[in-house]
Amino acid sequence: MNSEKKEKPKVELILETAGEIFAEQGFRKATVRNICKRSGVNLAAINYYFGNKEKLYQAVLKYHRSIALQKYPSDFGINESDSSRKKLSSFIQAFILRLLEEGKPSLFGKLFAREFTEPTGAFDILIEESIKPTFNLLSSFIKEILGNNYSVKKVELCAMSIFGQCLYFRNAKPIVLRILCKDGYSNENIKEISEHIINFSLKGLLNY
Amino acid sequence: MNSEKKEKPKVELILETAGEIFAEQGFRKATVRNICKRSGVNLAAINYYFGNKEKLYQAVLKYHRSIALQKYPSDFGINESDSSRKKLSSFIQAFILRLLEEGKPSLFGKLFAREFTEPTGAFDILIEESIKPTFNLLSSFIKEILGNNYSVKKVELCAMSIFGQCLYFRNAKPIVLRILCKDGYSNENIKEISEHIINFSLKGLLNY
DNA sequence: ATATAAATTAAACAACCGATTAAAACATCA
DNA sequence: TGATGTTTTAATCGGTTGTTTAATTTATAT
Repeated sequence: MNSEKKEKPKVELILETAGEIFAEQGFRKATVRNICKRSGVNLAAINYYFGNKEKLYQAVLKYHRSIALQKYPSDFGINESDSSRKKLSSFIQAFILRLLEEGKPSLFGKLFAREFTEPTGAFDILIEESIKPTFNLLSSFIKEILGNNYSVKKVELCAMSIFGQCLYFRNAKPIVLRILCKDGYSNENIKEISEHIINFSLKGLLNY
Repeated sequence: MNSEKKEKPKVELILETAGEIFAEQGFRKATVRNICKRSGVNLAAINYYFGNKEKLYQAVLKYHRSIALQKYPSDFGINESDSSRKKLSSFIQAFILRLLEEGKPSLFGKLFAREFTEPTGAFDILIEESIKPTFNLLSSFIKEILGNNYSVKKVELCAMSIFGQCLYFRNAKPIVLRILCKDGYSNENIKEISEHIINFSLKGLLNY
């Protein structure tokens, strides 16, 4: 008889542990020895299952991306029949939640963010498959709100203004928390932040 | 007779080369061998002059911070007699220029940005000495614009909205450039970006 | 010029890394 | 059970890293 929990496949175990460590420390600082140790597998397991460290990293990215997509659908769960302003609000709210909420699905976002300062070969794929679609989705809402008063460049810049605001609260998290005198983002904090960005941005999109 | 240029002190030479390499590759990826090679000094020079790699990094941070402060004064060259809206515009314009302009003074900003994903012991000092003062400066302008309609929290959030927009164009530079189909930020691009952020944010600060 | 200190050099050290190997343990199925 | 393929293990291999050393060269001051 075995008193342990139902044992997970080692491949999956490594993918999850490696995801945590890569997110914490980045590709370079993370060592296969550390990953294997925390996973409770032998040092040679990574090379046996994945070939080498680089291929493990790519597998980790793909694995955690699929997990994130399960919780966070790529259409952001937005109701197509809503008004343009409502759609933008829903987008920002969902996007902020993705960025600031803790838990396993947020691991992909952290791995993602690391690609900016420490880009690997996976960077281009991430841009094409994750960023551009999201950017185009947001742009479509902005275009509707601006009406016939839009230019391509204006839409692009406004989309970046919104992305920039949202991403700041994750990328500059240590600073934000220190200024707000908090230890972490509470659900109420997240709500306040998304409401602020929605309010600020809807006014920013005004033409007068 | 010596046909070489006037020789720089080796300490200074190392500080400049190391600054470039740390900014390019980060603390961990940068090797003392590479730094010494590019500086044209012996491998042991870093430990001789600075003690070890970590102390060199801290010296690099201090050195390039002082260079940046020479070109970019901490009051952002803002005229105290200007209107609140004008002061905010000047601030954003100068801040964007700091972030996007190429050249030696921008090295400090790059080193700075790396501290977020790869924080060292210098992180806390940077927050207190560089970030907080700038944050308070921006907050003072925002407070003036919001008038008696402000709360501390609202000012904080608005300041973050503005910082977020500005920083996005540097932190997400690879993405922005790909979307704009550019190779780098031209002076005109920088002007367009700062004008957009000013316009977007002034409207965002409206109360109605 | 000579003694003393500072600077520079080449070589090596110890620790760590990713990757490999060959053997042992395990599972599967005839 | 016995044969076959898969998984796991401990040990080790090159290679790179930051750091140190001891000897040599250069500069400084008496």
